[in-house]
Formats: sequence, structure tokens, C-alpha cells
Amino acid sequence: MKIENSIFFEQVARIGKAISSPKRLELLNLLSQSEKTVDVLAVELSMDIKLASAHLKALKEARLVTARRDGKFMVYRLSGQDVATLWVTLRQVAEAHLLELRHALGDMTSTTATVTPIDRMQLIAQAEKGEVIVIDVRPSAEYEAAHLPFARSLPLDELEARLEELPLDKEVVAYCRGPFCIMANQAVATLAAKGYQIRTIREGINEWRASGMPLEYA
Amino acid sequence: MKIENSIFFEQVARIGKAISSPKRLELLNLLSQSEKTVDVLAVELSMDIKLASAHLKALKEARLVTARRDGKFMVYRLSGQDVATLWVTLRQVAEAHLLELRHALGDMTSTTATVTPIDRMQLIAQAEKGEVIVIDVRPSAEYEAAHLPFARSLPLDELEARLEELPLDKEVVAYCRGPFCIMANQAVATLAAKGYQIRTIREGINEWRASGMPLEYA
DNA sequence: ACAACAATCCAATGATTATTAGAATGTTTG
DNA sequence: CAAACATTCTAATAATCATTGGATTGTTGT
Repeated sequence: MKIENSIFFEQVARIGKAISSPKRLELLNLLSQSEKTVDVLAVELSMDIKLASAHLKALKEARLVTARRDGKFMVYRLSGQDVATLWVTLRQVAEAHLLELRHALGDMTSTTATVTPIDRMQLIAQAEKGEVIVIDVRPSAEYEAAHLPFARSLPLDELEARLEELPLDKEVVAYCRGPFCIMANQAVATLAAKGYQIRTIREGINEWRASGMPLEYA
Repeated sequence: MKIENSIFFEQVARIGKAISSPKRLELLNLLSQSEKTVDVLAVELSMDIKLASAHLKALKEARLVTARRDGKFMVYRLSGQDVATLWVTLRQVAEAHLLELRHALGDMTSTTATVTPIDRMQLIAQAEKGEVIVIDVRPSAEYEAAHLPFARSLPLDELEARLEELPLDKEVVAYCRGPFCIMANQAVATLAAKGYQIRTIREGINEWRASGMPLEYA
């Protein structure tokens, strides 16, 4: 009468194994911003390209990512938005229960208040009316894949050169890849020193989407 | 200028590692129904108690479960509902992308159509009006921890003895621990043979809750 | 205090996994 | 076709993990 159902759990554990390595989580975090080639991923994460390739293979075997060839390059992308959702959920559970993580994040979060759904709606409304300037400091390829509504692209490494695009009399809100990303914080450091009224939101596009908010594409 | 942020991913990977073993996922699946003692878990999963204890220790170190002593027994429970949500999310990703899993589930799902949110609301409404009888075939302790609205407890191992509680002229809907649980299917086999109009829903309380539906407690 | 029981700790085993170096594959460009 | 390049494959080593048996801890009931 007893039926062997452990095969189900073995299959799900394939996904679990895939997300059990810090390196693979870093890869997923990047890929959740936009599709990328192996060497972009390797460079961005200061990882040996062979190692990046091996981990991407593991992710592919767990069907979390798909790969396609583009000329000399292999382009990897998440196999679905549910994978990005899984990453957000996993991170949220870690943040909720691992004191060590919250402590490590403490430095970054101390400057940023928690964001409520109302805040999110309000931010969009203000951005639409032009009352605040929302800047996306990620590389422009990631902005083009998806970004917050009414946000403008202003990559971190072009920030200093394009300062005149930002008005000094309006509040500027910077965001980047999400809670583990420091680019928005760096933008704050740069702009605050020049007298701008600037703050960050911890959320990236995936946290934004996971909370039911709309995004803009292309 | 480069900041070491890999510690974040290492911390999140602790959660990933915890959910990378089929045995631990089986434990989480059971614990997502209700708190349980080590030996109940070990018996239910036909697992050596030492092994169960070792895996529970790993889950505890990842802060996914907490333990308290109750007399001779150690009672384990999930450290939050977000952990159950993580389990549901993980399973959904696996089901969406792993053909092997969908194939293995095929036999079970073939008899059950997909459930939409409207179906869920409708089911509650019908159960409230008494048009359908919703039975919870899990052990009664799990029913008491949480169950679907207007469901009545009728554990699988008492089913044959308590048949007279079920009217033959109404549709009966059985549910159990969720998509990987076969108890509801066994109830269908038993009742269909006796002429009852019976069907199952794949969802358990965690899938129900994750889709925003209410539950009853106590 | 002692016997019975639940659970954990400890140590040892074999089985996986991460990582790196070197060789090999596939694609573009001259 | 050959050279350059991006990526993957193969093999090997060190590290980590799952599992089990035996000893140990903590609790209950006598």
C-alpha cells in the first residue's frame, strides 16, 4: 500500500542543490537583472571563467537557466520569472531568520527605511509628476531589459560625467540590483557630497515585481 | 573601492544548503502541516531516528526550524510561515521546469484538473452552503493546527470506520498535505469504490495559504 | 537511585562537490 | 585555411556531506 514518493523530493532537491552554492546565487542574482554572457558574468563576479561555466552548467542542469549561442558568446538567462521570484523568496527567508545576515546588512540598511506598498505607489506617482527623479544606476543593458516605471538610466560609471542631467532642487532616488547591491549606495555617496538631496531604495526590479508592482520594459 | 559582499550570498546559501537534500525537504513538508516530534517524523518518513535528528539539526542551524522540549520529546516546528512559503515556491519552480518531475506526477495529476482562484472561492462557498463536503484526510493533529475553511476532519485511517458520516447524495472533496501527498488519492480510491461522488484537490494548506486564501485554525 | 525511553553527540565510512589545470570544441575574422 | 577567442570537457585533488553504530545526555516514572 505504501507508494514510493521520494522521487518527487529528489527532483525538487535538484533545484535546492542548484541554489546551495554562494557562487551560483551570485550568478542567479546577476541573471535576474538581465541575460548575460559567460565572460560578463565571470568578470562582474571576479570569477574564473571555467568556474563560472561549471556553475552555469549546474544551473542549466537544474533547469534554472537556459543558454543560447550568440556568435562566439554563450548567453545565459533565467528560464522564467519564477526563478527570480524563488531567489527573492530565498533571500527574504534568509534575511528574516539569519541574524548574521541581518547584522552584515546592518551597515547598508541603516541609512534606508523599510518600504511599504504605499511608499511604492507614492514613489511612482511622484516620479510620474516629476517631483522626484528616480535613477537606475545599473549598467544600461540591465535598464533596457526592465526598470522601474518613470526611472531614467544613469549608470554608476557615467554618473560623474553626467551630473548636469540631475537638477539640484529635486529629490533624487537611486536604485540598483537589489538589497545586496552597493551601487546605489555608492551613487548616494557621490551625489550627497555634491549637495544633492538623494536617497536609495533597497529594492531592485525583482523585489519590485515580486510585490506586485509594474515594471517598464525595453 | 570594491566591497566584499560575498558574505551575503554565503549566508543565503546556508538556507539553500538546508533545502538541498530530499530528506530534509520531506521533513519540511511534514513540518509545514504542523509541529511534530522527532520520532513522529522518523516513523512517518521511515527514516532512522538518528538520521532524522541529524537532518533536523541541519535545518535548525539554518534557522528554518526551531525546537522545544516537551517532556521526553523534542518538538520541531517551522520558524515561520515564510518557510512554508519557500517550500511551496521551490516546489512550484521544480514543477514548472523539471520535466522529470511533471512526468512522475503525471499519474497523480491526470485525475485532477488545475485549480483556479475562482474555483477556490467557489469551493469555499459551496462548502459553506453544504452543497459539497470537504474532508481533510490528514491526521487530526494536522487538521487542528490549520485546515481549509468549512472542512471536516476525517483521517484516512478512520475513513472506512466512519463512512456513515458521509452522505451519498453530495459531492465529496478530499484534500491532504499537498501535491506530493497520496492520502487524498487513496481516499478517492476507497470512496469511489463505494459509490461516492468524490474528487481531490492537489492543494494542501500551504498552497492554499500561499495563494492568499484564508484558513481556519484551532 | 534506577530502569526505560527520546534524542543527541562522536567517530568513521563512503559518496558527492568545488575548484583548478590542461586539452578540446565551436565560431569569427583575416 | 589559420589564428584568435569564448566556452566547455576531462581529469585530478581537496573539501564537504550523508549515513550508521556506539556511547552519552536528559527526562519520566517507579
